[in-house]
Amino acid sequence: MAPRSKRAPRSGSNKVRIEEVARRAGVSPITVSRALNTPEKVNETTRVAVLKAVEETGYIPNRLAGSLASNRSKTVGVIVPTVTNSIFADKIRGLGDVLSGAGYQILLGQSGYSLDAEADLVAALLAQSPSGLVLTGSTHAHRTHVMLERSGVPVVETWTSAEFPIDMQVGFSNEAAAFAVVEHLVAAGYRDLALVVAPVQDNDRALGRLEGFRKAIAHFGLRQPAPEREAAFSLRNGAEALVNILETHPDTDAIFFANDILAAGALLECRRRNIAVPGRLGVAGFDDLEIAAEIVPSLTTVAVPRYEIGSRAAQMLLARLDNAETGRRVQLDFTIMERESTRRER
Amino acid sequence: MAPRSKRAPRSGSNKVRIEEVARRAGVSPITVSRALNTPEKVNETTRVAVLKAVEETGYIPNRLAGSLASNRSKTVGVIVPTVTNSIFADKIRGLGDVLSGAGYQILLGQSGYSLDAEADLVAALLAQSPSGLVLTGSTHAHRTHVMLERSGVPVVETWTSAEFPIDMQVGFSNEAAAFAVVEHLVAAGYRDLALVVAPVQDNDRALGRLEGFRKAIAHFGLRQPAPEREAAFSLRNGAEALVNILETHPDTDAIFFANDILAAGALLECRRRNIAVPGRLGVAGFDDLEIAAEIVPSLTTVAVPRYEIGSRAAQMLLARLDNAETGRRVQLDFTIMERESTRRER
DNA sequence: CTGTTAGCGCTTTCAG
DNA sequence: CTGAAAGCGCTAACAG
Repeated sequence: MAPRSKRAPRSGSNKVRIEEVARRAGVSPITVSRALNTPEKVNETTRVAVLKAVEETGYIPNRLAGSLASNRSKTVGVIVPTVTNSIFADKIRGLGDVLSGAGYQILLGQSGYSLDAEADLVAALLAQSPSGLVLTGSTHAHRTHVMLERSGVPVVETWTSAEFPIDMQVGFSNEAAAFAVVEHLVAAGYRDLALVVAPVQDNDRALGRLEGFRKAIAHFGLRQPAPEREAAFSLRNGAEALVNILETHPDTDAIFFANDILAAGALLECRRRNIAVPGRLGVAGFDDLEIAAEIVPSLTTVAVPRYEIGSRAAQMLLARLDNAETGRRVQLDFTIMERESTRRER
Repeated sequence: MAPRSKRAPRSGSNKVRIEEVARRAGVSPITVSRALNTPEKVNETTRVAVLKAVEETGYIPNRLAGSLASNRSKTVGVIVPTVTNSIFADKIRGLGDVLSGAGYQILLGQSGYSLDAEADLVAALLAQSPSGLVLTGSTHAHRTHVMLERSGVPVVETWTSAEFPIDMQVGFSNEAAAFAVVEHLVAAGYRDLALVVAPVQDNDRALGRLEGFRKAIAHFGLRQPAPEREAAFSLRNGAEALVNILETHPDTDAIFFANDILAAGALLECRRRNIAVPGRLGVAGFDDLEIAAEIVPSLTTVAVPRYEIGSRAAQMLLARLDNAETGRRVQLDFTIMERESTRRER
């Protein structure tokens, strides 16, 4: 009796394997592999025959097997706090556009602004042997650093300009941007400022903006301590923060919201309460979302390269995987967008 | 001379393999595997020893290898037109919350509203042997259908209520929702309606809304043909569509925008032009994004279960993978949110 | 340019 | 409850 495989055959797996394509094309499996992955290394006649067989059979290569064998996976892990925030959505679009052009897939993780959740995601993503990892921010749990170090996987941290990135970095200086906003408010004639920023706990982007704000307040000799509020990103929270600040600090003449959604919510509340912007109150935002240009009055804000952060991060990763020379820190520019909400008649 | 492996050793791969953990725990590799994947099948003493060894070594299982061997991958492919549209972002959040709780990762693809791009993504995702696929809409390229059929992978189509889903479906009736909006506008006293909808080409959600609108126009005997415009989702496009409609059809007394962002853009334009809403013009939106409740005047719209579409899709997939009984079509409810933008004094 | 052989790291099956 | 052997589908290395 012929020795039978110990392993039962897969239940009617109708999937085409490389061997079948090879048989059909009259070549060996490895030639099919080469025709698909490194076509320039295969004779044209052979290649055409293989592609024909692929077409006829509807063969879709099993990347799991290919990645395991080659130790290269064509996936990139991306961790964002949440896709619901459009600044991260734009980054993902930038990543996706560049990566899918190069045949890579995105493995997406949402950390919910929790470093612990981020660490779990890093472990889960590393388990898939990604070609690279794109993280948000430069603040991570200790075990995240350990795992990343150990894995040797290329890492890009985004949105920050921390001095010592784990590996690569694409971002801008949140601190400098916030400083510039205050500088603009001062130039527009505002003196009694307030700040509304995302919760800074474990959020270096928010923390950078807070610090830039504080430094500018000190630098320009403005009212101290300036009222500061933390609020998660929503229109409602912006409206509520505005009301709260005006109640506790009625002499406030301008508020810097470290996010356009918060600022827009405040502008809508100003309309409901007939608070004159920019006359009674100046309002500035952050991000330059579309609403900043469209809302009435239009919103002064900081334009940041959301999409580009994603596309550049992807490019750096691809360059690294290609063993090309890459810088480690890409510092992008921001631009103050002066609009009606701080255009005070003096 | 001892036979040497033909394959060169991996360049300093510092990754821990299951074998090392096994040695450390004094068991065989398969026992480590079981302790991790099916702990209930392992003696507690053994399990503790294994977990200790895992901890000490920092072992992260190679899922590529595991998936290849077990033919189960713990990833789910998700294809959306774009993450930039917050309705899809909410769906992804719903998917992510449920899937990551069950140990699954999301492989994300963005089709850019192109069926051809979608088909390419389906091929790329299938190559990763996902446990399931979550698609947007029920309109797909022919080859997409062929590939899905062939693969046997569970599929959930979302956002639609097409009669014959490929496999499973979670959505609502875009047509009925649009009909209900018109019904509301009629009840509020509006008669000369217009529609602004996303480009309907290859977009069954937009097409459904268009059809619901047309049916309602006919049903209620309103002005025909009602002006219809296509506009991609943005505030600016909403403002421009408004202006265009009022120029060509000045007698229009209400506009239904099949998306809140378009509607909000129009409301902002109305403010700039001093067009009284709801007096001179009624405005209705679709989706019930946060801005609908916050904008002035607040926006009448349709609340749709964005997050739930994602979470339910994930649950259906998990149930199927668990061989549990599942329905094939989940039809969720929508709710008309009556707000100021259509509250006409009569 | 093409084929042979071995093996990626894990889990399946079957035996104890 | 635990282990031995085999093999998932593909590609690296080497030989021709």
